[in-house]
Amino acid sequence: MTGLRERKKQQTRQRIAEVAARMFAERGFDAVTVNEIAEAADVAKATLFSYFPTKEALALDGVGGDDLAGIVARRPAGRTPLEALRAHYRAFAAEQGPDTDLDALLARVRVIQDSPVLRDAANSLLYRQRQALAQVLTDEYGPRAAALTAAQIAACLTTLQESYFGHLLSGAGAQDAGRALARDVELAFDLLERGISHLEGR
Amino acid sequence: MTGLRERKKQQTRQRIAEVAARMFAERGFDAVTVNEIAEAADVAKATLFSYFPTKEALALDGVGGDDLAGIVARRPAGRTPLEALRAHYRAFAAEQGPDTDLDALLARVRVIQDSPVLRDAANSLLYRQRQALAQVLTDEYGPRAAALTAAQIAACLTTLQESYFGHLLSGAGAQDAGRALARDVELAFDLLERGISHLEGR
DNA sequence: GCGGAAAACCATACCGAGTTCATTCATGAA
DNA sequence: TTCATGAATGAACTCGGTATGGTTTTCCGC
Repeated sequence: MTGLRERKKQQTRQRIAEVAARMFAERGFDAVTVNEIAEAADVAKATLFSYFPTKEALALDGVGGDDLAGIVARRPAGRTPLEALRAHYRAFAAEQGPDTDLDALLARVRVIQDSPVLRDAANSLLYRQRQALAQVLTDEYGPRAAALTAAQIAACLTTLQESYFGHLLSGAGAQDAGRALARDVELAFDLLERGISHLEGR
Repeated sequence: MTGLRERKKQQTRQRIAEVAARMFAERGFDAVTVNEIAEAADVAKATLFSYFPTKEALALDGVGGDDLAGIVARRPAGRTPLEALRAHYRAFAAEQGPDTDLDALLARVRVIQDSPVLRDAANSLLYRQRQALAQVLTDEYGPRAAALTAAQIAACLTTLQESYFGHLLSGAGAQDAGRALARDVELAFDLLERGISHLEGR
């Protein structure tokens, strides 16, 4: 089924994405024009846009984010949604050792954070996740509380991510950042579970 | 001090904003080009852009949002940040009667919600508020918890706003929407204060 | 009032992102 | 080998936004 045609398409797509990623990392998102990318990847501009709907999509290619709604929906019986999420992120924080291509990931994160357009776009992705999560939580808590808790959870996770990447970008080692993340995960879920009064000792 | 020059500037600016608002309300943000606006307002495109940095700014002119950080910073002594915010929004919900030009406001909200670009831009405004709030809360809770709680609070308030305008846009009367908002405000702040476990009855 | 500086404004050309479309060309199936 | 398909092209186009250089209007010191 995977003929030459398919493979070539894959290759072209990947070549464009790689060239773009490199150029963005070197010069920043805004300083690179799609014309240049197309030229460097040796395709026509129209071809580039047949693979990626926008310049943003090119920079965000493969940026997925976690499937919050899925984690909650597929949780083991007897667990609250929050317990399932806490377990997931606890595990994630624990497995942060000498990682895969951390450099490439960081370069990409830096590119995104440095460009308002991309920051907003990434935000927009999160928005859809939040809605999906709210949908799942509706069974549990009703629509009003579900919308509110989904928003709270999404906000906390974004904050965790920001803080984690912030550590890494400011030169902290992967282990240090991992440890800080582990602490923050617990704090975040304690807050979500018990509320802000938890902080005020009463 | 308010010479002719100033007045004319004001006039021009306002004329542009009004023309734009009308056109956006009639045809939607994306379906109106800045050239059309400039033409209709009888100014050159360059003039338009000397008053408003971007097309977005034109649509969001005057959209401020609340000053969360200020509310917390200026709270009466002996109150927790959350109590201050709850009081503020409780008051806001209560004062929703037969309002000013609700129609104009709603038209604008509709325009914003209908356009992804504007939605993201509005989101971006909130982002800065969240940071300011986190700054203020740092004194109280330390930086890590402050970032998390600020994110939670901002998320809840956004959700309240969405839900409120959602009611209004789907034809609910101002009083009904106000009552629903009042209920949701209490729910939101209960959640923030006592956490999600509050919902699970334990 | 008068003359010149400053500021508002204008027309126009330009740039980059993104779209459209007629055309070319490689592929894979008959 | 032929032929339909669809990937790729290139060029022209729209629209948001910027830059430039020139023209009018307002201001202010004389």
